[in-house]
Amino acid sequence: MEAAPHDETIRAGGLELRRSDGLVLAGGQVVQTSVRELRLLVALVDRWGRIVSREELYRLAWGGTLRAGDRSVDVYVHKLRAKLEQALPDTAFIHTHPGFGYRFDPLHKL
Amino acid sequence: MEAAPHDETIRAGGLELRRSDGLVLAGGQVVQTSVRELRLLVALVDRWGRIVSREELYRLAWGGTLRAGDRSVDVYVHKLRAKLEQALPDTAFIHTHPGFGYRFDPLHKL
DNA sequence: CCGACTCGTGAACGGGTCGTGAACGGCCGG
DNA sequence: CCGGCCGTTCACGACCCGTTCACGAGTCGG
Repeated sequence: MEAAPHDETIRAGGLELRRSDGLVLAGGQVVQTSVRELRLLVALVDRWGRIVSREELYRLAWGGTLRAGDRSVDVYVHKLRAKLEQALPDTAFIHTHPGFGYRFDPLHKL
Repeated sequence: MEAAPHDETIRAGGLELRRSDGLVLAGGQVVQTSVRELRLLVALVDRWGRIVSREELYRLAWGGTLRAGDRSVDVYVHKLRAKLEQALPDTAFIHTHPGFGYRFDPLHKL
């Protein structure tokens, strides 16, 4: 259940991510994502199952270094969670590891 | 629910598109389209379900490269939407993906 | 119990993108 | 010459996006 980092299309846990056309599908339906949201999602998915620090996520999805007190990553993780879990309410995609960062791994709730 | 890219006649979502004679039918009635409108529609339909950037749409339907500030694609998407959704008011054909482009996919509203 | 820290979450704001109607000129048939 | 269609461009308003702030819940150590 591991995805190769640079597959054109990633498919797992009811999620489908097409790199070339920037399209995200969850449970068969299209998930509208903004540019930032998609870049963050790609950064997380490419490190599937691993904990990724905010600093690294910011560097990958924004470019540049994360300034102290910047909550952008948190806000966008929240946006992604809202959209993904609206399409697939029974699946938790992004998990928080306090003090370390976030980890992408679709898990069935309950 | 997917259309092969180069079928002579494409039929889905109440839409019928005959390539050879450039005839467009929606909900049984003929949709009058200009040359540009048809080329844009074909470009979108050929990439059914995928997000297509303005640059690519311009290249396919106009030829040449899209100049900065050129809104032609937007205007013609608007014209197509108007004509298609006049014939089939309950179906949304062309969807906007802000920052990415447009996507053709007939979906029933609500 | 208290205080510091982390994280979730909603809201406001400014800038940019997109939708939309209209004007303009070119082309062609009548 | 005239009228209609077509393609382009402009202007204005609405909406979306990215950023930042504010507040509260939860956690942990002392």
